[in-house]
Amino acid sequence: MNPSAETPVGERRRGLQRAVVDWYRRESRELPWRAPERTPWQVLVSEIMLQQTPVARVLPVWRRWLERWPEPSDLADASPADVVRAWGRLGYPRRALRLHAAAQSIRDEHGGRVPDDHAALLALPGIGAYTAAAVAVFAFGQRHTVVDTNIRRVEARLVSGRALPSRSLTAAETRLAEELLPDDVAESVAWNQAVMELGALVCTARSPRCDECPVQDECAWVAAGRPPAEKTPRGQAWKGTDRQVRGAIMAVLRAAEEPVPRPLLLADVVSAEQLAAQHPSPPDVVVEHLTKLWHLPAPAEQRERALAGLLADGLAAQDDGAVSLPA
DNA sequence: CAAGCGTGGTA
DNA sequence: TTACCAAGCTT
Repeated sequence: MNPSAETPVGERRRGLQRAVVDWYRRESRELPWRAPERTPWQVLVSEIMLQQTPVARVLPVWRRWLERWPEPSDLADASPADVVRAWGRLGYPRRALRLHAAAQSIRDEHGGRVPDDHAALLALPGIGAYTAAAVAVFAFGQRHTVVDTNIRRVEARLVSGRALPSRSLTAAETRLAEELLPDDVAESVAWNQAVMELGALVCTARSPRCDECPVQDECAWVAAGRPPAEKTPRGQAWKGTDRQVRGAIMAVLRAAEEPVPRPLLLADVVSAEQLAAQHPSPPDVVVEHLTKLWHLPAPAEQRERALAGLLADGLAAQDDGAVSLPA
């Protein structure tokens, strides 16, 4: 390769790569799933837990999870109820069920080892484009284009000069990420990790710390005077939604050692007292969560719908009029 | 492609 | 306090 043949674009690209990777070596967090002795299973578990969930909340659950189920086959042999309870309050508990199903697939179809093939990873339940690439890159050191929310935001600002990426992943974004990815395998791994960390620590969504950014002089968004986002992203609804009711029901089921009579789950604050008198009094922990559920301003129809959804998703099971976590 | 899916910290 | 946001996936 003749250096004089290097294009200006290629030179800039390599300058960005060096600056961001050097920054990563100085400033990155020491996270257990990045330790040299990490296993692919540990990486996979971390990636599932980190979907839409902050690092600080994942750390303690991740440690206990892998202490209890150190290999995929260990998790595969567990019951869904134990899995959902161990998931605790990480949120999106369907992720726990999918991780459980993925572990069973790994045990039954991959000899108990996390597959290192991108397509095989993608075929596992709960693993999409991002997670398949992340495991292939961070666990197996392969060269793939990783596109997560951090990388999208960094590249939107750095190259496109926009404050925030579009609502959904576009083909142009994927193409840009592919173009920026170093050709060398080891460098591509470092780049993926470094850009993601830059987005998490410096190039954050709300209050970016551009004064600490290693490529602020190269940033198109900074050069443009940091213009605000065109369309303010729509926040996720919560109050009054089925999700809120589902969450409250799941809290009851996680706390309950015994199946909970369906009428108790579906009761509201008005009818709860007389209904409770007809049933054996549950433990205080359960009552605490039941009380929160009863006090939700949710009509009976919505409570029914929320429970039906949980049953359909396999997050709850019903037997003889009583509801519990799936055995 | 947009909607739906949990939870808790932070501005 | 309300609203946004956090290493997405599935339908």
